[in-house]
Amino acid sequence: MNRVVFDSIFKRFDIYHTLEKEVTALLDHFPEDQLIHRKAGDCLWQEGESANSLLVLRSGWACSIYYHKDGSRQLLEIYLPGDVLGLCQIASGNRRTNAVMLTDGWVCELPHSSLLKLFDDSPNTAALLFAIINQRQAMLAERRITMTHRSAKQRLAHFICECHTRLLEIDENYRDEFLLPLTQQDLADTLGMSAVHVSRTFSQLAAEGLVQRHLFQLIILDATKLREIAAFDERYLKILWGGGNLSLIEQPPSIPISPAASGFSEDQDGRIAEKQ
Amino acid sequence: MNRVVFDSIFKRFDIYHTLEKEVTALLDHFPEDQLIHRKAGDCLWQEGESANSLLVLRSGWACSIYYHKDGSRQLLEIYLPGDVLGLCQIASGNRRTNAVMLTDGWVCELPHSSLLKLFDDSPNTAALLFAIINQRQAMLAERRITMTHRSAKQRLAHFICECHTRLLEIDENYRDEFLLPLTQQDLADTLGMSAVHVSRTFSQLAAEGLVQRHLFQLIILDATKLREIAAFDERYLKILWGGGNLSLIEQPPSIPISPAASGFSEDQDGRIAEKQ
DNA sequence: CGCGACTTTGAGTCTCATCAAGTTCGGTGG
DNA sequence: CCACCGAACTTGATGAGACTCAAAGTCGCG
Repeated sequence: MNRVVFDSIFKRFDIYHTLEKEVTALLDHFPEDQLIHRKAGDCLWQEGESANSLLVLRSGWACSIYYHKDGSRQLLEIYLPGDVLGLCQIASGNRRTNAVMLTDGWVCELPHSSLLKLFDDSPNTAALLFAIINQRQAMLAERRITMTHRSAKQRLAHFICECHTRLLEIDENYRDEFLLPLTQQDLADTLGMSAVHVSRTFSQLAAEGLVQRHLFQLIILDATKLREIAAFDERYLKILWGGGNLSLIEQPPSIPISPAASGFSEDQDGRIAEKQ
Repeated sequence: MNRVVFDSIFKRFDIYHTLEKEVTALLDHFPEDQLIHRKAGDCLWQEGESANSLLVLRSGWACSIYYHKDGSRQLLEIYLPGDVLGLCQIASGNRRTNAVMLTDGWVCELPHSSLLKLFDDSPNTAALLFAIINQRQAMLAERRITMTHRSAKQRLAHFICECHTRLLEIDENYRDEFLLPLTQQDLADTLGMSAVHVSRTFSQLAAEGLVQRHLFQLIILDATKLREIAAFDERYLKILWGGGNLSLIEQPPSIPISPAASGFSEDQDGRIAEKQ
């Protein structure tokens, strides 16, 4: 049952309950889908390939990478469990980047053709996808702002705050310690700095008692101060919905549904299998 | 008749012919819309405002701006005639940036509620909007790549190439000379460098016989070489369509209209950024 | 136990920001 | 018509942040 797919997509929305009925009603139209296991380093898609499905990352980390002609590379996006990958290629049908697993994990596919059914039957779903894309774009914009306007220390701090916040959104059990499955070279390629300087910057943050990193394990010692120096404002991470007039659906009677009522079972298992 | 609105949106698509019939059929559903004159410096929207319409820029330049707490600012996007502004706030209903006219110009509004009609009657239109957003995001990603990986000279060169290419797309009469209505401070805020360094960089480009700038008038002297040093690959500017299976419309009988009608051609060593 | 991947540390260098002073140019008011 | 003003731009000097190169240290794993 691909119930599970939708759960992982919609879980993170306040509006979950709003669309639930519609989504539920549509579920039976979809083909059975299966979870696929991927190992760290596995390729999810390659630049130039044609894109005919979305991927939902059920567990593990992944990223999209752009390779420069000179051999250097840039990590464009980091994907965490629950993220929907490939939204932007819905229309173009073409991958512009490579996507790679950073850890072991599970993904499942959602063919565009299935999506189409959703679109057709429920314009709201299209709107929902706009919302997700919107948030993605906000992240991209935020990173751009961060990268051009701020020092290396701020950039790294900001990135850590972002990961931390996103993880908490998925599972509030990630308190102030989590696995950050990126090498310093990966971080460098994400943040547009040299690996050497990432190392130095980590030392600096550690010296100030803000974070600590050992073997991909990251400990945040002083979240408040970290956010402060990063000028981190988590609002850009929120998926926004509703101010607009786009909703066909009558605004929900705002029934307070408990998190669990969504049928999502606190999925622990998948938690990042490391390697690397 | 807001025929004019759709023309300005769809003009730039190879797929124009594909959707034309549908769009035309729908036009009558829309309320009469009017062009609004805006002066340089006029505000189109402000951060925090609620968003309930799209704007189509009929003529003139505009930009979106993000203001930092410290008073500095960043120009996030530059809008040229024919661009659709505010797509990403369709779902969120909230403006995250400010938008300002850079020159005098005309805009017209398209309320989200009208859009909804389109969505409803024609899922293809939603897909089309995805395509536009996709391209926007590609631009954002490309700028990010450019800004973190390249020197000031390359960044400026790249930006000039981008503007030039976009202008040509609108009107091929822009040959190698056009008005670039941005002060050096604006350029600095766009490219993440200091105004002083923009000046120096222009001098450098001029010294190498690549471009010339005087009173906002920009002359490209050696487009080939400029693109070369900028590592500019215009493909990321193309609005892509079709590879996917999202199209409800029967694929057009493959009338050989333009190279890209099929969606994509041989995307090799691609540059291009992406967006998830 | 040793190899390889990752990280740390040091030294030298370069790009670009900042500060500051001077220049050009269009517009405005006398 | 001229003088002045301010915005935009140019040019020079100085310094900080970050890159590169290079070498040594750590750790997991076979």
